[in-house]
Amino acid sequence: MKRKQITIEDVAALAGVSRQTVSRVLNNKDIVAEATRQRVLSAVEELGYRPSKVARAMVTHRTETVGLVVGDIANPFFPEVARGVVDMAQTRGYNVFLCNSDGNVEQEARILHSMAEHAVDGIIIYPGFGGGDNLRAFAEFVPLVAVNCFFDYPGASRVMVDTRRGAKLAVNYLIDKGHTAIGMLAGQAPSLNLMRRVRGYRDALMAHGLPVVTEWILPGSPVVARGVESAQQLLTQYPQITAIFAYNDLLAVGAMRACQELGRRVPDDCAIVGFDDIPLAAMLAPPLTTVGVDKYELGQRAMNRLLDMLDSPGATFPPVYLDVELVIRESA
Amino acid sequence: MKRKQITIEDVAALAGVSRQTVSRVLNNKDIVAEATRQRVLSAVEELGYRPSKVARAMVTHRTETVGLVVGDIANPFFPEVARGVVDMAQTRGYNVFLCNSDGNVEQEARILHSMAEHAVDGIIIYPGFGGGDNLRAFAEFVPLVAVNCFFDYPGASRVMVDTRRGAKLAVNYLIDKGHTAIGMLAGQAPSLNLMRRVRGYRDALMAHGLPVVTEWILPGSPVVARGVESAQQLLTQYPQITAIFAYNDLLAVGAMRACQELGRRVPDDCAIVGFDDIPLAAMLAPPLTTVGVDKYELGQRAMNRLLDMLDSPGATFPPVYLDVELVIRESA
DNA sequence: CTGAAAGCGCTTACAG
DNA sequence: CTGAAAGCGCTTACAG
Repeated sequence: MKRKQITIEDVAALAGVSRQTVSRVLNNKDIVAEATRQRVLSAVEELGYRPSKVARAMVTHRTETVGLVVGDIANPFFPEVARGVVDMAQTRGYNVFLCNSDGNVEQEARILHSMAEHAVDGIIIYPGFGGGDNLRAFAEFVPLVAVNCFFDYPGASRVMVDTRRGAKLAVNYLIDKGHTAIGMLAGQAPSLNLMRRVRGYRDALMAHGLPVVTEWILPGSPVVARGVESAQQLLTQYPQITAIFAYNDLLAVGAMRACQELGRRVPDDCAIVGFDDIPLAAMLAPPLTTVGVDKYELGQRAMNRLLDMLDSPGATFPPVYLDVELVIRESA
Repeated sequence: MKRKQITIEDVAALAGVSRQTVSRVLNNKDIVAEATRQRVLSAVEELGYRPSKVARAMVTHRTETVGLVVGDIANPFFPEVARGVVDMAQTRGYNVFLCNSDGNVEQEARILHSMAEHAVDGIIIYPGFGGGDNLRAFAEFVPLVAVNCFFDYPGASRVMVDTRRGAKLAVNYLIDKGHTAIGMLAGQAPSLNLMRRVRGYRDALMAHGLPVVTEWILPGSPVVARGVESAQQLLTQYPQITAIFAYNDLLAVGAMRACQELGRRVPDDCAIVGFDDIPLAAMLAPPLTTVGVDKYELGQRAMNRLLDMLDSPGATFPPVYLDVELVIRESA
């Protein structure tokens, strides 16, 4: 099935030169006489020769390969990020391995080991909560960019989304609309992502002299079903609540459904604001007001930073900060 | 930055054996004396040794790497497929490169060449329309699984979704509900996917003695905006139409929005059926009736087939057929 | 400007 | 049961 691989040796033979001359013209390394250059090039052409990246990697220790570790590519937040990473990687000839950690630290460690075995040149990772040991261990010997990671590790670089500000934006907006009893579906605990959004929520409340009612903050895994559940609980136990801020759009979808089941109209009886602006958000009825993050750009910036690290080994880079914006639609 | 790699030689030295003995115990190749086995193992442990897959690949010609070429990972159809592929790959220690062809044959060719340079062991591809030359050329020397590819190429294997039957199911359902004027948003032309769904649509119509009105079949790229446009056109030009069958859920979303703008209630004034059952479908208002494909399973089956091909080089395998089902919700 | 030598980190026969 | 030799397909110094 697999036909014989054609090697640099074949090209050299056909062009009547040594193999390092072929290597030279292919890598534009040293100066080569134009005539032999042409001979080599046409031999390459004639044979359809493609140098083996694995053989090259043996000696250069560069595989032109990077790893992307997301929580779950099926989570609608990640595909656009992945697309940004892959597109940017492609502009420089890199290929990217896709891995899902499910936010699980052990699986994350397995994945990182696997990436190391494959000798990736670098890794972009959405670290799971508690994955500090993983990052520390790997940042030491492979360039790493961590997205939304609060801590700094030597050798690693960070891309940060200002989620705290995003949360504050969202809750400020609700308060401006006249809401004073605002519940929150807070997402999976424990996690830094949760903490930062809760902080933004409290920031906004406190800035307006509103009390922070701990019972109105419900943690829970960030999936639709859980959003339905939590919102129902919130709205029945505390009927005074007129607005809900959700950790992400999936929970917001759940909240919308809960309102529907409870006969509460959105936004009139209960306003809802989500987070992430996943593609689905604009298609809901009513369309979801949410905090937007440019996920494609996030992916691009992360890969770009990784490329910078590869170009300047040993250098340290300041974190990349990505802004957020409130996308006002109809749910609040 | 990069600390010195530890090699099989280091392990051999520490264990006091030759490097091929280390290789033997790591690969369970030949029989090794239990005592030396233990010595090697603890040396491996102590050093934290991980064999380099690229060095191994040099000699075995196996990288334990596969390529996945989708149209666009940001298209909500693909993430679950990718997850299925990656999960299945992981069970056998394979890593997967993610690539997006955008359905463009030239980009597809570039990607395939890049995969070949990286010496992937196999490729799973959603071929673009007209990509026959690509498949033919590559199937010859790298195991290939083509999803929803109508043609057969020597060396390639296929995974098929019965979209024609899916379309027929959908339209039959609409007819059973009493609709006789059913429009179709047909998707991007030219493409096999379009043709097969149109065939299913016609199958159903003709089976019920209903005329096929060519003007009611509107092609167009399968995105929401285009769905809005086409549905508006269809419903204003042919007011007798009471139901729309869409090529995919994104077009169906567009149709729903068009109905809303036109003041047509769904499903009462216009019934809508989509295709794919992307996660979003269940979250719409009203929830979308659609033809369901198990995307995760599709990914798993494709990767499984590729694994089979890798295990039995030279063997040929019959196509894998995936069933579809009508998921009845509220839009029709 | 170009080639001979050495080596990247492994595994595969081949001896013993 | 274990080691010495050769080689996978390239690139990197080093000569000339």
